[in-house]
Amino acid sequence: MQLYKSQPLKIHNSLSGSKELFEPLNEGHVGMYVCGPTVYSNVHLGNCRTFLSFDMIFRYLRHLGYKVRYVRNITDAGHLEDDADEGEDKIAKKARLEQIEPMEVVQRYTVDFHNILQKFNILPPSIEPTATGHIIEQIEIIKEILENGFAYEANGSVYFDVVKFNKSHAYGKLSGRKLEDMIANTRDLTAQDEKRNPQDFALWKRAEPQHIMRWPSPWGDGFPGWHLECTAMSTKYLGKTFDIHGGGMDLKFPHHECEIAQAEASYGKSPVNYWLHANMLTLNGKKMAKSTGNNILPNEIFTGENNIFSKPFSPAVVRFFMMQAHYSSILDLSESALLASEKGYHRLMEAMEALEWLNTSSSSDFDVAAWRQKCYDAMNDDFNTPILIAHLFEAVKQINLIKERKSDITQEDKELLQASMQAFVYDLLGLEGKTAGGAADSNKLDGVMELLISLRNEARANRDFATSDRIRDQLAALGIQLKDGKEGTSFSVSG
RNA sequence: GGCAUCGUGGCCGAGUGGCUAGGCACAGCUCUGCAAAAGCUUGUACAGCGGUUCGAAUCCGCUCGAUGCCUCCA
Repeated sequence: MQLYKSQPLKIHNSLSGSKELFEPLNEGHVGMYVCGPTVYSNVHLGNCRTFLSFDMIFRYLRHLGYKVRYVRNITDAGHLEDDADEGEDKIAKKARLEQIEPMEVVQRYTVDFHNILQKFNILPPSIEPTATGHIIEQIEIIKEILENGFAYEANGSVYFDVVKFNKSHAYGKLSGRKLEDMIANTRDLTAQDEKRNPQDFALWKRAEPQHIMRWPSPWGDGFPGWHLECTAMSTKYLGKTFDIHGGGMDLKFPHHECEIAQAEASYGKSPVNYWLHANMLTLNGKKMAKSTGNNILPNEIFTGENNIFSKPFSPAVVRFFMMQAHYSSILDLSESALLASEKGYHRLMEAMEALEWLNTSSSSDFDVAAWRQKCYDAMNDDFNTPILIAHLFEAVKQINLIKERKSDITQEDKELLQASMQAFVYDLLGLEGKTAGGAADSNKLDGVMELLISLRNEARANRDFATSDRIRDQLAALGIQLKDGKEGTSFSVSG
């Protein structure tokens, strides 16, 4: 039996504002679309949090036994610097500044994006479509919206008529906005542009003669509006209505609102059953922004080459740190918070290793089955990874007690505990074990360490503490820590 | 200015009407040649004010503060 049949999952739907039982359109299958990055610069850490959150969600859905089609796009055209008429495409701008082809910009930062995500152990999506690869699909949607009367052409550009749409549909239902309020609060009154209303957004933009990124269309050469690609690609690969749409909180308005409007205006159906929004990451209590210097790139954390933290942190530690907060809460990144997570992460990983060597008894002091269900309950409650991790540490405590022979576990329970811990820690949270080095090297290290540990223990038996402490201290200086326990001495390598 | 979210013990961070979150730090103890590691024990916190209630961190109102969006942003 599939796990999802016995583990009812509730998720917070941004559209309704409440937790709902998750029921996919087609039993056993889930279609999920997540807005990917615009590849005009290095992916920054806040982006990573969103993709990390949805990676965890993807992993859990798969774990529950769903066949998941996970689509995450790459925006490589159409994303404008601002909404004004002279707004420049972000990628075209970067290309102009660096005097390279736009596709060189796209390639460079797509590679960077994949690179970083791989370091975080983020699984690749099922399909990763690009905006430029779906120009035809986007043009087709514009035609439909025009035919349905919810868009108008002006000087070779096509705009979505928000005001007209709002007369028969609810524009703003996702973000809780009212069009009247938005019109009343329009700041920029100077807009003497092609748009009938400031709230209208571009479906197709005319390309100026100097614009390099251009495609032919029924309205002349141009390029698609940013919001349109997601509608085109989600429809193509997941259908007109699909299960889950995710993205960062900042995309809720206007981007996701526009997606709903486009879908409803072209084929008359609300496109998404469950909207999920991952919350922002702040740095030292403030929004991350390049302009203020309150910003850090993932690689700068991994290498330690930055002015914000005193030491490097591994991708796994950063991932663990993020999993300790709920995806829908704002999370603040700081040195002390990372240090705390790093210690906790190591404790968890050492328990994972200790678990393999645990002695078993004829009885158990730990109700593994009940514990396991509590872990599932946490995940089933809108992917509550902080609670899951709290439960994992309960298991850590038990493992250490059993290791110390202060508690017992049966072989059967041990196997269940091992399987569960591996599923939660590695498969769901996506944390990696410590087998980073090559197997051959690690075998050699084990041999050397065995020798040093036995030499030290001989010295200790002879009360030659000068020698034994020399071994211990010099190993410590190399980053290898010795741990004396009831079962003898073990070691761990910090990295 | 508008909309939204939030304000939890030294720090991070769950919890949403009555019962222990968890991690890190700190302290005591056990273990140890001494340490480290590991274990055990200890912390009654919920921005402020008022209200509803037998009972509120949890519901309502106000005040203060923070963050996000409203213009490109995950």
